[in-house]
Amino acid sequence: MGSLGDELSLGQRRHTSKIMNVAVEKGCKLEEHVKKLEEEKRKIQGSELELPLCLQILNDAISYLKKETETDTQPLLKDFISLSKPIREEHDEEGEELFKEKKFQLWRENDHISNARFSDTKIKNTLEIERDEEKSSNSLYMLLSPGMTTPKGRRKLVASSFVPQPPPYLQQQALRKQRRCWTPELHRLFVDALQQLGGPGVAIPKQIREHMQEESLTNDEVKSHLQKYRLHIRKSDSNLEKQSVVVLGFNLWNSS
DNA sequence: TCCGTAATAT
DNA sequence: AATATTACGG
Repeated sequence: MGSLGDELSLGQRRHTSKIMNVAVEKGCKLEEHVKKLEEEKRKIQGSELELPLCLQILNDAISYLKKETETDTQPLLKDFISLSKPIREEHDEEGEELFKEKKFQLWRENDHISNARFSDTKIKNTLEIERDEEKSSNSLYMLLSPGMTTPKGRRKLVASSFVPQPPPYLQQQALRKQRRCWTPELHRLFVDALQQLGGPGVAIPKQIREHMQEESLTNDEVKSHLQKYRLHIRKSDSNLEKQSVVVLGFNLWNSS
């Protein structure tokens, strides 16, 4: 596959992700987004040949955000987002449009209300479906500009109307799960569960979660916490070992 | 599907 | 640097 992705250098990717971070930094107003992006654009201005994709992404993002700024988006959005429409499970053409609308709405919400949790399970499902879709194709396709086909060649990524649509990589950012905060209390429950279940080496995420009785907690979160916890244990173990080796060496030397 | 681990992101 | 999330393979 001689796709664009294959030719994208590591450096370029780094720069791209930096741009994306700048673009979606939380709590910023649209105007500030634009400013930041334009500043970023200035930085790479001299290296257009090496960073053509970056430039393209920047231009896309800037023009999108500018559109957002200059349009009074309220009435447009009201038409664009229809909460009353049912969400379909099938991935037919119309269904996909609905998913896009949902996601767009989330993206906006996230922009305005930072750290808002997605409580609506329908929305959650929608996100998961979307995520699965993305997972199944080359993740780079999200960086491609409108009009380019996906690796699967399934559909073209063209905004269906003049209504501003967030660039795909901004959508992706909004999708990221909110960070789980492990409060001391939560951690205590976790440790208790571990002990009941036979220690950190034996206990299994699902059982731990069930034992903790914390609905809201997911298997993945427990799994992740467990991984970290096991690492801590290994580290302190190896430290103890080192210490005892030192002591042993000292005793040996002392006795001779 | 679930788990463990590695790679990434914050 | 620590800690959380995501990707990936078994």
